[in-house]
Amino acid sequence: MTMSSTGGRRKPPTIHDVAREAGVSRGTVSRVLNGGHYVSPAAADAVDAAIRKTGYVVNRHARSLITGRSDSVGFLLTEPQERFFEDPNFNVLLRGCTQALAAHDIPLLLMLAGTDDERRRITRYITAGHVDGVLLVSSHSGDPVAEELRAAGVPLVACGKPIGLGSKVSYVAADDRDGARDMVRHLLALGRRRIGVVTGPLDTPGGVERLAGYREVLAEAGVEADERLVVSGDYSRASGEAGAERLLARAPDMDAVFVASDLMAQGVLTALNRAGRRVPQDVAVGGFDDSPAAVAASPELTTIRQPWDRISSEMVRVLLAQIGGEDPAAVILPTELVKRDST
Amino acid sequence: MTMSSTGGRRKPPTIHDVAREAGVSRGTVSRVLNGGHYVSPAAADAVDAAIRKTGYVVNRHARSLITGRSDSVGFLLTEPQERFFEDPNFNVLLRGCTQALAAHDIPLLLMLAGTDDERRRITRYITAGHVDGVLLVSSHSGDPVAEELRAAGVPLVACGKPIGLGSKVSYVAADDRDGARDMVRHLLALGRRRIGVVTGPLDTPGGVERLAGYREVLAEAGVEADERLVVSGDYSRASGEAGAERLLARAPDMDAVFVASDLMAQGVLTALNRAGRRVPQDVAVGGFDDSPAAVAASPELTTIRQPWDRISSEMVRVLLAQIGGEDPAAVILPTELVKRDST
DNA sequence: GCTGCTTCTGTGAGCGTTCACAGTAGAGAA
DNA sequence: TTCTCTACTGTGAACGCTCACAGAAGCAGC
Repeated sequence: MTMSSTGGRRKPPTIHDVAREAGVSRGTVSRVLNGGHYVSPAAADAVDAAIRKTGYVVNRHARSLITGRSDSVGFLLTEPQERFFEDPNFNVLLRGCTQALAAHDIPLLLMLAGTDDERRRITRYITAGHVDGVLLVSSHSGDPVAEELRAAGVPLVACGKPIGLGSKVSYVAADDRDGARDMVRHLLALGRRRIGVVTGPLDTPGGVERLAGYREVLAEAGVEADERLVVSGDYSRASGEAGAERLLARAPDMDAVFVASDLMAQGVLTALNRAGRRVPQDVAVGGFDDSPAAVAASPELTTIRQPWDRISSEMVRVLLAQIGGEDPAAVILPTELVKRDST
Repeated sequence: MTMSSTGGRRKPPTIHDVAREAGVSRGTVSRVLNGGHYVSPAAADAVDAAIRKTGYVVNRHARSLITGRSDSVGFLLTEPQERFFEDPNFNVLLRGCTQALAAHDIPLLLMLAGTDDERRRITRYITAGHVDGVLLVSSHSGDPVAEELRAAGVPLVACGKPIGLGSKVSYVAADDRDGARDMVRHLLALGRRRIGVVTGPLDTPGGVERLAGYREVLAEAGVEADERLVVSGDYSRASGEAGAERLLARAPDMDAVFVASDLMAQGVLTALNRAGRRVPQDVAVGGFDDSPAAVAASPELTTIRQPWDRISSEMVRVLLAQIGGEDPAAVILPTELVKRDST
């Protein structure tokens, strides 16, 4: 009875068993397993059959021991935990990376390092060689982990350009400035002229670039810049709410807001609603990300789509290339305006 | 210049280097590493010092090769991907499990198996022994993975009682029935008598139990049962919205709804709002989960808190015990009524 | 003295794989 | 024939660790 918890697990077949079954040597089986070069068709067939018959699966520990590679990559999140819970973007990215890696049969180790203590532990773990490379997800730039890993020579790809590390670290990012430009142009096209902005944190590339795009387009259109229309947030819903309140107090005639994230835009909607402003009639609201938060909001948000599926697949591609010995690379992907009900 | 991408990774120290440095044998170093029994204080100190000096970290592949254990566990999600994106509960659970495992220095491998194809691959991967055990997260019962893993003898802990597998599989769950009872009692205490319910899928234990709790309390209170007040959903936001519309059509005098998940409750709010019903004045709405969706909703949801932090830590505890050879176990945890603005 | 026991230490073997190398067979060219 | 080249195959030696075992040293009791 109680055996059911432990029973059923007998010794798995080894490469030896397969070799014996196929009537060839270990070496030949190994060659079949690793691409099949320099193997006669007859031998290859025999090995394939033997593998099927024995149910053989390669022991990754033994393989890793000799190759020095772990055939797994880490997905490292250095955000404090509440951001991970709150922001649906992480979910999408995680899912995308998992799938892209699955195509290469590479498992993903999720690593969360919210506190300094955890960060130390994880860094040690990674530099000990337990993963072949790291997908780094963190929006802030002061992050010491990226620099430590880079210095240790660990292949690394960041999501979003890490400020201050120059070209030594690979990254994949959406074209933040261009996306912001599209949104502000869209708001102008609707006839809005008093366009506010709730920026992201200005120590993040996304925060800086999206604000720059906003300013550029207004200047190009000859619309008077008004610093009362600029407030900054930290990508959280609460900061969006607070930002909108400040904007309304400072510029009651505001007829549109460009918000640097969908989550903040949700907060903006809450604040506008409370102030009795109708969206989009009185104030048009444009978000950024096209995260699940965009359709969860009411009204559904007009936003800038970040191509998360491509971002994740590119991150994986660049990381694997780097593990394979290539140099770091930067990839910038285009964004797209998605019109919904808030503008 | 381009060396910077590959350089910096020299051969890590082995147990041999430590032994030489400490002036002892491999065996002694290994003993220190694994608990330090039968080692003289002097030798232990020398080894500790040598480990610090050389920066030695044990090579897990080599260790796993001989012990046959991987010292890692899998977090397996067999939901279709949209549910993973949408439902914040998964996030919370994932985070909790990661942290609980981190305390044991055990990394977590995230495995997503939304399609049949992925399911096959992952099952093969797991049964090949690449993880020591699996934390299984999936709400539906028809799930073949649980049964396959159980049959293969893989230590397994499910989140929520798996229907149809009896006592052979460990699980950790919140007390769904009791939580539902609390919520319905709360609605009754507010003077509501025409209380509707949007259930979860009735092939999930949560769906069944929460509905049962609802029925029990109404019966106990002598409130007339009315099947027009009962509709079922699938835990998605959209199904909550559709459910509320059906309820309003069939029982326009409804003055409260108990919704079996916060996410569905968000949909219910949307539908009520569109129908011009004020919440909570006209219709009180009670959710379930106390997920981030509860505070994201407006008005913020009164709900039943599932103790996610305890659920995840218990799942990890039970799994590790089972890996250590103990028998499967079931853990039921209490819930708690959280009052907010929707009732 | 010898025997037995406990505590500690070193050594050889082996986990399952890949890699480098040596070697075989057959074809084609001189 | 002999030599060279290509296509393929087998074998021993690692990889870094743990485990089982054999021994050494110290101490007690006879």
